[in-house]
Amino acid sequence: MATASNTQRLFQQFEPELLKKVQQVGLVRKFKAEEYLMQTGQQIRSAVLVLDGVIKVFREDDEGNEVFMYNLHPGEACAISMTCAARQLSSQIMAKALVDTEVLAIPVELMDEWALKYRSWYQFVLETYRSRFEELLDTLDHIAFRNLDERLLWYLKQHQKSLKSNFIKTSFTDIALELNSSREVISRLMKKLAEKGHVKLHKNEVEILHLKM
Amino acid sequence: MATASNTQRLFQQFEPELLKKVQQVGLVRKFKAEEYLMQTGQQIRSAVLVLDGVIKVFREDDEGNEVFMYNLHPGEACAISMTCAARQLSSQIMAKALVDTEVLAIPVELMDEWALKYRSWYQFVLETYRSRFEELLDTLDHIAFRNLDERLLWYLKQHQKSLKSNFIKTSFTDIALELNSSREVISRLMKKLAEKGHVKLHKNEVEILHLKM
DNA sequence: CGTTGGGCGTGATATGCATCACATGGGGGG
DNA sequence: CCCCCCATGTGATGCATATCACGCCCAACG
Repeated sequence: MATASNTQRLFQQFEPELLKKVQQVGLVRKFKAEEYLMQTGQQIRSAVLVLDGVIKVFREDDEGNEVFMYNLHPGEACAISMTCAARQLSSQIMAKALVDTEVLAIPVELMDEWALKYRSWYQFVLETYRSRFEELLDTLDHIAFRNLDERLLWYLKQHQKSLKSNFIKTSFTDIALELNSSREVISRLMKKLAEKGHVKLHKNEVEILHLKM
Repeated sequence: MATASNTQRLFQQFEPELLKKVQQVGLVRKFKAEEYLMQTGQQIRSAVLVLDGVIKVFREDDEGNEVFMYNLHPGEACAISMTCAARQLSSQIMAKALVDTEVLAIPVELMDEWALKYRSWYQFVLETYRSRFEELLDTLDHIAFRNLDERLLWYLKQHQKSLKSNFIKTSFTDIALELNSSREVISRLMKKLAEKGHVKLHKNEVEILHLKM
């Protein structure tokens, strides 16, 4: 992948001078699918901009239960990395590449400098927070108010959108883990969805036919 | 209340020049207990800094169910107001004064200007986001992982801390609404807490004796 | 080629909580 | 002073989901 032109395309809103600097100082890091970018307790040293792929950001408790927070896509940035980096704090979250992924790491020192210098950077940081916050609220809504069948539909829609594909290669066990449920329950709900014609079940894979809102 | 000296005490980290400006342009607004500062769908025109009192920030769905997000205290700011103001968007949340409350409203135009000019303002905005984000994650954890009895304890602890008082004057009906439960269930759980000696129940009031973590 | 393990389907049962139905008791207004 | 409203207590019942127990299928691998 031609990272330079890619960066330019993804971050058009940056002033030319800022864009140039981003390309100069940003460290490109690649991650394989399933690889962890960040784990609970780990120190964060740089802000992360996504160039390619999808990153799942989630939270895990002591017993290994997880809560999905949101996915990050090209052109987006990790809000957590920004604040934690800025204050040298450790993160309380996990981040994992869903597919092969490429990110740009911006050293923390520059973040502050840029914020004071480039309006577009400051706007970008704010916008990053705003969107992550909204996404987190959306997640909260679903967990608080929706039943598992609706949350499963939501899960499928998220993945369809993030992966830009109607085929989701995940075991029911993993889906259950992500929704804080159990395999058996997901199995039964999936069967219902299949009966209603929303999905088609394959071995180790769910095909999304049409998910009405 | 002497607002000027109060502002100074609460926002010591601001550069003197910034502090002066904040005092000059900030509009002091007072709210009575139970009054709403912000409602879903309402347009936000200014960033809100809390001077005195406690503000409950929460989300409400179509059917009137609510999810508690976090409380705001003196010296803190509403992250939502900052981003929404900056982008002229409407909020998706509700904010309500728990007690008589005083806030400082900063016109949106100045936010951007200050961010480029004062390092301490930028830091403050970032820190505001970081803390709200963490609090929201904590809430998410509780809703996702904890049973109602633990969430009730958490609710009591939050109020104890926010109100700096061991007496919570709220009906079980209201507590139930906030925890997305029902009066009857709260009633039974409270009885258990009382039996264990954690609380003492009075008419229209809960006295917190000791809440062990 | 048999064994093993992982992913899945399905019934039975348990549990946490919501909901319904109704009782009690106190406080304020007519 | 009586009545009624409101906060609360409590049993019965129902629903969504978790958990347990078991069996099936298929693929990998010795």
